Amino acid sequence: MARAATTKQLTRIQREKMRAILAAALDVFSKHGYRGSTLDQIAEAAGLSKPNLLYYFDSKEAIHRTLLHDLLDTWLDPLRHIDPQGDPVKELTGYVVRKLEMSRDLPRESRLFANEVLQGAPRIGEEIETDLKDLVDRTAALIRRWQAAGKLAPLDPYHLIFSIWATTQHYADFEVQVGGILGASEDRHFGEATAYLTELYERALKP
Amino acid sequence: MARAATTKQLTRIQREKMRAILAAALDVFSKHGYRGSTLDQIAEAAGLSKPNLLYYFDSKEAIHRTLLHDLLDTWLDPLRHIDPQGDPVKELTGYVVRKLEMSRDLPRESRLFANEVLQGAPRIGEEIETDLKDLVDRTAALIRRWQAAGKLAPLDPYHLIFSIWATTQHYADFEVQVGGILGASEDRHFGEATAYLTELYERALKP
DNA sequence: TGGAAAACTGACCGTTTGGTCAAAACGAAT
DNA sequence: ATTCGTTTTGACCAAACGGTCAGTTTTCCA
Repeated sequence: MARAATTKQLTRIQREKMRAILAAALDVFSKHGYRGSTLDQIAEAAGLSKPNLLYYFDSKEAIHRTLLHDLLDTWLDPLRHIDPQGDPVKELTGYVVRKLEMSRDLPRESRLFANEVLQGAPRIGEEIETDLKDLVDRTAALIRRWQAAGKLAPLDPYHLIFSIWATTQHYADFEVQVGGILGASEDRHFGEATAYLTELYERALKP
Repeated sequence: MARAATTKQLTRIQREKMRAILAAALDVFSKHGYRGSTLDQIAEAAGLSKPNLLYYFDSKEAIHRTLLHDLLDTWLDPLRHIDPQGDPVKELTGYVVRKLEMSRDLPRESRLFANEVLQGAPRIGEEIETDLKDLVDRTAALIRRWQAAGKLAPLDPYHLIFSIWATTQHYADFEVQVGGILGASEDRHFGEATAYLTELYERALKP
């Protein structure tokens, strides 16, 4: 049995197939949402039969859970790269740019999270209220210190972080709307968005 | 037959039941997404039997389509209320506040749209590329005029509009995440958000 | 108050879906 | 070549789903 691979060593085939399944599942889940995706779709995208897929994962939900869990780290990484020693405005606009790059390079991941949170985060709510909250609390404290030192405009740190998330992830999550209005090529959007958001936050954050 | 109520006059019962169905459907669809919602759920929430529900709407998709279509007007209304004669910064921050109020008062509507756009807007994509695009184009032109008159910082008008959408709708669409991090009562969030976003855009928009 | 239109219902149907299972095919080491 | 654990599969299942239909009940108004 390959399923309950909690502590066991994985075989080569298991590693390969599980990676293929998760890659396929990311594609399908991000496109259709959890409920809108079927095991048959995922199995076909992964090049496996449905029973074979269920040999590697116990259930549809297990695949989804694994995806979300594995992705959370990657997703929060840019937040950890803010340097307390750096220039506050530069650090924060740098964070904006990095988040924007993630929307460009990992739009499926963004939409997977967006879908989950929209539905009330039934499968990852707990990790949001622990891991994510801790990291945000620490970053907010850092921003407050910067503000106390007069190096940053006195804007609410939490809502500042929210607005950075919102503005950057918007380009992945609402891509069809952005594309429908701007019309032009996707690459162009991200270039413009980087210039706009950098300018926006520079103007607002300068003390 | 009540179904193809294109031009016909509706009876009292038809008006009442259709309204009840759409209200129930908004509740269910916004909570579980299109694919995650079932006719049984909607029927029960509306206090009707499933066949009775299908007496008023041809199909599940017809209900969803009607909801989205009816809502689009309400949703775009704040954009139409920007006054070309008013003070540019005041008009735009006023728009922000009104959009934020909509996130507070109509979160289900916000999530319904977010869900639809996330899935690629399969059922309302066309209206986005016509009605919505026209309105945004006109508003962008107005912003450009304001900027040419030196009354507004020279930020890309389209991305400015996107960022206002993103930051305001975030509080409805990602409510569980915001709540999970801020913890406190929902009312408080909106008060803080209004103060933060007003300040953010005032700082950024002043010429 | 009678009758026609409108509103409503239970029983039913074909399809899709997540998941199971016994058995077969495969692979690597002896 | 045999063995034993791993991997794969076709056939199958029960539940859930969107939707239909024939027939009953309710509503409205002449």
